[in-house]
Amino acid sequence: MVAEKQVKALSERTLRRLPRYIEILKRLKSEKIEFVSSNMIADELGLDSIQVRKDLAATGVTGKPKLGFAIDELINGIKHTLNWDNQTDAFLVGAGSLGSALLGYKTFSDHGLNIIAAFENEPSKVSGIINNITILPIEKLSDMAFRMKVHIGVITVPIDQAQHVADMMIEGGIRAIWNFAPIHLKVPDFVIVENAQLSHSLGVLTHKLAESLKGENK
Amino acid sequence: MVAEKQVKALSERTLRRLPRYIEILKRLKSEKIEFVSSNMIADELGLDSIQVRKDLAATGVTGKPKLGFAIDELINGIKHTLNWDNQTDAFLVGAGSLGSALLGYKTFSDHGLNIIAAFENEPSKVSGIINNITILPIEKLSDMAFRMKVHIGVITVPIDQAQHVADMMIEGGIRAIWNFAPIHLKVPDFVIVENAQLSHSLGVLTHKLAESLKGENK
DNA sequence: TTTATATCGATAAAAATATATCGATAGGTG
DNA sequence: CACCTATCGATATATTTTTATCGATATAAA
Repeated sequence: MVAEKQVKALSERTLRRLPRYIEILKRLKSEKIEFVSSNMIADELGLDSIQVRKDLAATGVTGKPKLGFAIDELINGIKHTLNWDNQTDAFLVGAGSLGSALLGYKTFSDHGLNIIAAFENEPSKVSGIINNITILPIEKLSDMAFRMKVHIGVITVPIDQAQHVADMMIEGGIRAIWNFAPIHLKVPDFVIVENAQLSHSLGVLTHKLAESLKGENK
Repeated sequence: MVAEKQVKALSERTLRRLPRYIEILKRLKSEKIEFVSSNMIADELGLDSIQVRKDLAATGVTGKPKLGFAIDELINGIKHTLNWDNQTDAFLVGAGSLGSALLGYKTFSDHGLNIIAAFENEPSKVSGIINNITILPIEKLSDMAFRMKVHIGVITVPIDQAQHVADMMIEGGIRAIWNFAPIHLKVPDFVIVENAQLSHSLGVLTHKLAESLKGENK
């Protein structure tokens, strides 16, 4: 076995910043820049350069004194850390407006995700095709996930169906769920759930705005 | 002036958990339950009960020994903390698939957000109507935001237009931006930006899944 | 070739966040 | 009515995350 470079554990905070680094790095790369310092990245994102260096250290990529990090190597290193240099097959359940919007995204393949089929329980939507992805009846979910060894499930159904869909996914061997339904899914320990719920982010926004406006009226 | 109950500072972590509490509380309320303990909430969400109590303390709502928290009071208290008991007018820019999906959401009004108009630079989309919200030409954004005292802007345009849209919003007096474009927006200090970028959450998922599957093959 | 300097990366300190402990109290039980 | 117990909420401890310090080193300039 090839010895992997020793990589430090990644905190969730760090994981969430890594895609932001890619965003900046891609832009710099398009400007033909080859090396970038932690300071430059930090400035672009309003972060601390020490934090950037620590985050990057977690990917195993090293920089050079006086020069910084080689952009190509860094992009590849971050992608590897996120497993974005592989694509994992995924099923999406719930072809409503949000689900359809997600199906339309061409860029998930750059982010390690390959949605190969979608499912619905609403007959009028079944057998539609969005962005080359066929919409199948929900009954086939578990079997197909199992047969095709699909590991990721995306849930974009309404609240009241979400837990049931999660159960079916798990029955089909799905190991990671990207959950857009505003409900806490109960799953076994070996299943990873990542919530992508608008309300969480919206709450931060509305609270901060209220605080900010309140401060002004004093 | 009415003396507000002394409320502790809210960390961003706490803010993100508050909507999850509401989710659970609403369900319990629908089951006619009137009081809930921090332990019960913690169990439902897989959190620690001490943490739940601390988060709730930050809203100013108090519980009763042996009984717990009055659900109605707690829901109201959390909503008040998030400013979800008011609605703030908002503009959305970018009526692509994601933008349209957001325009279709009826529930934002429960979350303090009232999208009153949408904007687009693509002529074929302008003057369409989604969920009773009219799509207007982007040129009108700044003026209208200013005249109508709109404080929140939602950005769902492609990467290359996002900064420009943000600039127009700020020119129109918008004070808080909910940004769905995968780019770090540069804004003055007095403007609040909350990023809602799928890639951040997806990165956590793909990384954890890879770790989890790797562990198995040892 | 020597010196100066930007930058890394390791270790240390500080700050933020989460968890533990424990006395106080409302409400049920004998 | 007196006791027991679940639960709160304040304070204390532990852990995680961020920020600071500083020696090492690759490159550029003198």
